[in-house]
Amino acid sequence: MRTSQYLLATQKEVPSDAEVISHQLMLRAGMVRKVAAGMYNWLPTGLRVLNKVAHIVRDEMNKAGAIEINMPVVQPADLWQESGRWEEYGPELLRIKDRHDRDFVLGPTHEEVVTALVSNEVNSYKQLPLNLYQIQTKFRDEVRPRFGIMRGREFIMKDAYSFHLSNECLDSTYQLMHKAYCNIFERIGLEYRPVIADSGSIGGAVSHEFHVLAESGEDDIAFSNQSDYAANVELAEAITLETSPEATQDLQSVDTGSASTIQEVCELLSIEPAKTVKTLLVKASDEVATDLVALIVRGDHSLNDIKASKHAWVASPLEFANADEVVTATGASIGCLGPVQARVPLIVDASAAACADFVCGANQNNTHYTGANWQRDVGEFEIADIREVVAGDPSPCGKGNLEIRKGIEVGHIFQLGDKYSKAMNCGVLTETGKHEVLQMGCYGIGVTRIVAAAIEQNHDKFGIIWPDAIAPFKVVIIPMNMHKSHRVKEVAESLYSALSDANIEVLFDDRKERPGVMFADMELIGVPYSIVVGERNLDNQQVEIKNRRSNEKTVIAIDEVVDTIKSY
RNA sequence: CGGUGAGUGGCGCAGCUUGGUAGCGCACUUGGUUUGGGUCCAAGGGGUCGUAGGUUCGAAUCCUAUCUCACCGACCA
Repeated sequence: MRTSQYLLATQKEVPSDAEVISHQLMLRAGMVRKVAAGMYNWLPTGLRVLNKVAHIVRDEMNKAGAIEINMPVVQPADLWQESGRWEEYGPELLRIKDRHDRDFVLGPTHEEVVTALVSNEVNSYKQLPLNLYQIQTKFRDEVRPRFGIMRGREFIMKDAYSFHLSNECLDSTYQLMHKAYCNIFERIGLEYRPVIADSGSIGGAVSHEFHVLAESGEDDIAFSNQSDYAANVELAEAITLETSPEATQDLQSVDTGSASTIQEVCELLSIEPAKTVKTLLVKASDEVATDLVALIVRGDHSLNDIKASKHAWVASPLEFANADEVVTATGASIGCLGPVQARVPLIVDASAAACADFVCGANQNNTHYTGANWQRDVGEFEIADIREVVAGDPSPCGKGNLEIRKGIEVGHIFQLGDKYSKAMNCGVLTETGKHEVLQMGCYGIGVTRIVAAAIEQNHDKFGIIWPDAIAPFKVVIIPMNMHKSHRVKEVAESLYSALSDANIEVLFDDRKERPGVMFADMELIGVPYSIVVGERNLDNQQVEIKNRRSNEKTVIAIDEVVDTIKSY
């Protein structure tokens, strides 16, 4: 490709609304342009990268035995009504009507369509297992699209769906997909982690997310410094080793005035937050007689609402009580709540339960207790793991301690079980002639998001540094003042044809630009290797090859260029 | 959905307080100059100021409504 015949579209200035580095660089490098909130044009350079990623994904999926299909972006509402997600999915599901006033949705995912398809086409156990996938546009009407390509409303996803007669069979395909995903991210050249995850609204039991590690990530991942254990902090189990020491203080009530936050109370009493517990009132489930239940965590810990909402006593989704409800239920207002003589059921986090002589609210305004102790001062309570893990916690795997890092979720795999197949009656005849509902797995990869994540992980102050596997071009020829030197032009042209003939993706910067402009542009778009053709080296029949990542420069003979580039 | 801020040539911004029909940088075009790290000079093309309404002799500027966009938040007592 010649730059003179290409749409390079690089720019010096960044639109002011681009916050994250990948968004800024994708705009400056001429990869994408915004059309509307969360929707983008993909320009030639961006599309080249996107296609590279898609190609690797497709290749590994095929290798793992998945079969490619294509399903429509627009889907009829009745499929969604059948699965129950027409009501369940909420406003992220964009609903539209056709000219006959019939309801449709823009597909955010394709469980319904694929399940209906398999239900019609697959009738015998002999056709199983089956793993179907597509690489296709999805639309999710995000509350707040942000970070450019990272969280768009329209994006490209590889989604695969597998169908099985048994859970064992599902599990073996699941493991196969797990491995395929590892292969994909390794081939692309990203630092990633598979982590144990929550299955969220998609449903199902077993689930892993694949995260690209980057500072700008939206998720926190906890992983052991001594083993492979990694989990989304939403899920990471908190291990409490401490046991409750004996009480040494008497229960005493103190006037804490207007101090209501943990921080204020700690300052007033000159104690550490770890010596306090905080009490949060949330809506109760039907399992308990009261309207509210109390969740108690140590003062320096945070509540993990996903863990909490899974507790049988807690209404799901988690909903905090408002100020009035708190006063009605306890007689005290928010800020002075505590477990002592509480009027609602108590769920106490294990590490809070391991405290002795702690400080807590007294369920009376402007008053806290010091020297509180569970066995002596508090009635019945239940112990559970409801807090967020923190760095330094023992790893649940038993080896090492947890570290916490930011990740960008680029893949997610689930064992769905029969959630969709049951709702949509998708089954086959077994060997004994009995109709049986299928077990399903589903496996997603954010193809567009991978592009952004790769940039977050690979850039410097000059621009993008693509991993070779997904670079838009492998090498760029940068001629020095070609219009003034016949020799430079001749060599550049012949290298261009030689590299093209060797099937190497080469960009030839044949613009009549000054060297500085070319260097800056090519570094910005992140081409891994540059060949600088200049008078300087031509007397020796040589050119300079520069490595974008290491910035290393080597001067080599012109007739070695093709082989050298090939070897990279 | 709540809060904050912003909409002026392709991009980045100024002008708005103190109304008098628009300016700068980048990019673009032409000529010259320069040439191994975003040269310099000159001449040009392009916007009616998000939209609608109002006040006024006169509105980018004041008022009202509306749309769009961005950032923060939507959980810690």
